[in-house]
Amino acid sequence: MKRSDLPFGSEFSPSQIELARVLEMADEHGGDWHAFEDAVRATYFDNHKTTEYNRGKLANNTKLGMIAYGIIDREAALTEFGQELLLLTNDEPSLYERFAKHILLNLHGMTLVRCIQDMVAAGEVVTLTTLREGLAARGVHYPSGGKHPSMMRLWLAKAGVFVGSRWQVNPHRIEDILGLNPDEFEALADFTPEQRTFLRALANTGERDPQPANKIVKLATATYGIKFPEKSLPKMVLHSLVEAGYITADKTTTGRGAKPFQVAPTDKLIADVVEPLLEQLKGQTDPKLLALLRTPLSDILEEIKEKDRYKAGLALEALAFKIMRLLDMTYVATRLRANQTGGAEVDLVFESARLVFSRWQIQCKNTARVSLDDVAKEVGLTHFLKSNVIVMVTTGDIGNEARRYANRIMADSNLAIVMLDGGDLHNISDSPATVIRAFEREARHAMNLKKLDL
DNA sequence: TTAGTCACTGCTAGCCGCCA
DNA sequence: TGGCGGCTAGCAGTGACTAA
Repeated sequence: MKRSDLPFGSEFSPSQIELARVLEMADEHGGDWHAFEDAVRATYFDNHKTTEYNRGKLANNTKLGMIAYGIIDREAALTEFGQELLLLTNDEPSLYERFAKHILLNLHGMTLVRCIQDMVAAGEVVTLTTLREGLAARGVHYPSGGKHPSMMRLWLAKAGVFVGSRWQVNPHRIEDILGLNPDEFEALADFTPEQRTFLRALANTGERDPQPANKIVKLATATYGIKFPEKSLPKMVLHSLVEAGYITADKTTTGRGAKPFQVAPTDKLIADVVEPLLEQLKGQTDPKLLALLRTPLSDILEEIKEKDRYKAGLALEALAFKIMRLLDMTYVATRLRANQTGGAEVDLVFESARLVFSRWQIQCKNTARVSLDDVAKEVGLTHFLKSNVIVMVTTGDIGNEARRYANRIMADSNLAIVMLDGGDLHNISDSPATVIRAFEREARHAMNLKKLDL
């Protein structure tokens, strides 16, 4: 029998015991697990109308739950993490928040949350039974009929990660708890907003080779809405970043030449910014996909041509990630994976809360042509997913019928549909910052279609 | 061999949403 | 508003494993 990957939580539920109280009991009786179990039994289970044996068993299960959640050891002594929680017993919100962070990062909590979000995005009903299948597909096992996810959800709900109906996730609360806002990277804290966004835009390109500084500026301006000094970029932005060891910047002309500096990320930028960005995806995606995200876009485009459908499908998913990361969008869920479509297409959902909230559906297709049906299917999903933007990406061409249909939808509704074909992908691969040009072209096209008759 | 421990499995009361 | 059915989670049963 395979052991559960999710922690055992029977009788370790917030509706049965109080976390602060059991922490104090462990502090008092730690090292003598019999005394600890007696204390738990006397406090929570002695009034149960059952046998003495079962009362003891309930207390025993509470202890096992605390061990599984990494709070105490086999002797019921507080672990290092348990000690940390003990210091927070007078501040319940902080106590639950710290516990939730531990569950999310160390006990497959993020996998559970992402699995639920993916299932909701795919229109599946979330129950303990369907969840078991969903988690199994992500390599996380728990026994059939098991309530492990329920206990985990109850603790996460104490920190606000789950709200309202049972399986409703609050993604913004997760950001708060995990500190996922890249603005808060310690490494970037001392820089000006211009310097910070320049570094992030450069990091988002994923390129190690030198790129023209003006293209990174354009990407940063479009992505973050920050204005850069026109005449003094080196003085106001680049020199400080070079001094801090985050970029190299080479002048390409002598004298008073007007060509832009060639900038490239250093190992320090990769370690302090790029890797933490990828770390955020750990536990949410296939580890092989994470490895692909560390490679240049050109390699991913090559991988898509692989005969192995699994590899090609994974590369297709990586392509969607790469493009949306260029625009610093936040990954929400994968609605349709490549392994469900024989590597032919993937369907992901991203969000952004910059200035106004927007939700983007991105479909990547590894087929010769995007058809009207492909676009129609995505348009149909926007109502269900409450998204504002559809991004259709193909390694082939966009069909004329598909174009005409998208134009009609954009003219008649508030939806924006962005189409990127194989040629665009080639250009983006050569110079990642040119992604902005492709999106600007599509935005102007949409603006023309949506002209008001005033 | 046996008692103790661990962790999965089964049963069921009660909650909640849906529908007539 | 009440009946019904599905789902959750508390409680208990049980078998596997381990150490004495």
